Amino acid sequence: MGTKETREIVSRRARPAKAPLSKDAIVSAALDLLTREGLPGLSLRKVAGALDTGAASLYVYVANLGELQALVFDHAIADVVQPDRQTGDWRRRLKDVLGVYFSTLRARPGLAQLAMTTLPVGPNALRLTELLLDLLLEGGMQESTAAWAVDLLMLYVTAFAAEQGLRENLETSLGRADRVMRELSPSDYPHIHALRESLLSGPGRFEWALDVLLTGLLEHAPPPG
Amino acid sequence: MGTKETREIVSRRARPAKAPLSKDAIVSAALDLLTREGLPGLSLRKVAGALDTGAASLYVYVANLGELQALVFDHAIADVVQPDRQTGDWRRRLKDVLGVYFSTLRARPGLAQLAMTTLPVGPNALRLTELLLDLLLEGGMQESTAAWAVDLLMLYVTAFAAEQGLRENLETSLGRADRVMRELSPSDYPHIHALRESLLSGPGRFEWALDVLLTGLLEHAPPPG
DNA sequence: ACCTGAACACCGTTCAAGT
DNA sequence: ACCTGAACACCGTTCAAGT
Repeated sequence: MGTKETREIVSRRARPAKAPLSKDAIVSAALDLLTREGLPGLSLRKVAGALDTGAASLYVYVANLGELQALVFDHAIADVVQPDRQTGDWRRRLKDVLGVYFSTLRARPGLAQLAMTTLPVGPNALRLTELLLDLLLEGGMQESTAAWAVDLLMLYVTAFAAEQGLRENLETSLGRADRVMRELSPSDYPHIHALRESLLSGPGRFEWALDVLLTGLLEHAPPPG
Repeated sequence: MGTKETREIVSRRARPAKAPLSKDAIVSAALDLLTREGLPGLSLRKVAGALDTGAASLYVYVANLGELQALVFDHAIADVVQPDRQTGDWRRRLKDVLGVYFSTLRARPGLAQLAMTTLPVGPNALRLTELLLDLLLEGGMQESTAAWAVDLLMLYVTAFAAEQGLRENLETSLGRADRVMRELSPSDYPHIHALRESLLSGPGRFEWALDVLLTGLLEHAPPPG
């Protein structure tokens, strides 16, 4: 206590010089946490912690957790729409874009889940919607059909990504779906028992489903009204 | 205070005589809470409270919150499969069953959300899968196609129900999606602006999507392998 | 205007202690 | 075997107080 060392000034910067708080810094830190820890990482307290402050401080820039989630989601899908690459016909390009969207949702744990709890009305989600509409209209689809088609396509991609993420999670901790189906009584559930291989098989499913959807959309008459 | 009433024995049963704890009682209480309060109501502490006990007591019957959620979900969809009603051709019956499934998911707030965070491998979910497989095979679909088709159909119904529920929630508190789309810059998002009516319109969408899916499934060749 | 610590009202889960 | 209260480690959100 009485030594000279006591008077030494201790730098307050243990780390890179604390960046000033801002909406961008908050969203970046949050996306970082989501990437590393999944949905449980996306909490106001943890984001605040990563920014060396308290949770209360975030409320200056963000109304609540829901708004932060929406911002993080839209930020995470920023790279899906790339205006350059235009190879192949509209159908090929449509499937490519949806494929990139799918990969993006799967690239970070919990992101697909986030997509299912957030209305996709951020600028990047809207750019994606706009691009998809453009491709469908280029394909000759009627306007009212195209509108519903975009919703159907995006809903499928999102839900499929979320389901895959869920399966991954639960099957890491246990051996759920496979095990359940293998142990099923063949007399109670004959079809499931007979088709369990197909029901569980993964690869090719996404492409196949997109083809089913596109075939149905092109073949089927537009809705009345 | 000094009167005879003080000595009166007060019944400990303010309510119907506390039912003994059991898995069934827990799931019933939980479903009740979900019905009245939505997902926020489905907590171990609230379920325990409804049963006049502490949260720790539930762990004798249920491994964790996730298992309770799975049990509640399967219990909630118990009435979807009714073996009696068999009117119309397979396609009509298929659409009816999926319609009942959809209504069931929408009947309780948060139930569709629950469906998206729970692998549907309970007995009632399996019965539904089995019935759908049966109808598709009756329709002449190839076995491997039928397996993937059931997943696609159920995934769509679940995701659509979840999206509707979400929209309902967020639009009660704010005026989100409509407002956002009306205020959009027509030059940045010309298609969305032009089609905003169709993008938002609700009724008929579910039937239309099912027809699109079925058309695509019947028209499209089964996957390789 | 921005930041903060403390408080409030919640969570799921574990555990030692009771019956 | 079943139940319990208390504790632990978390949440989102609010608010009075500081700068």
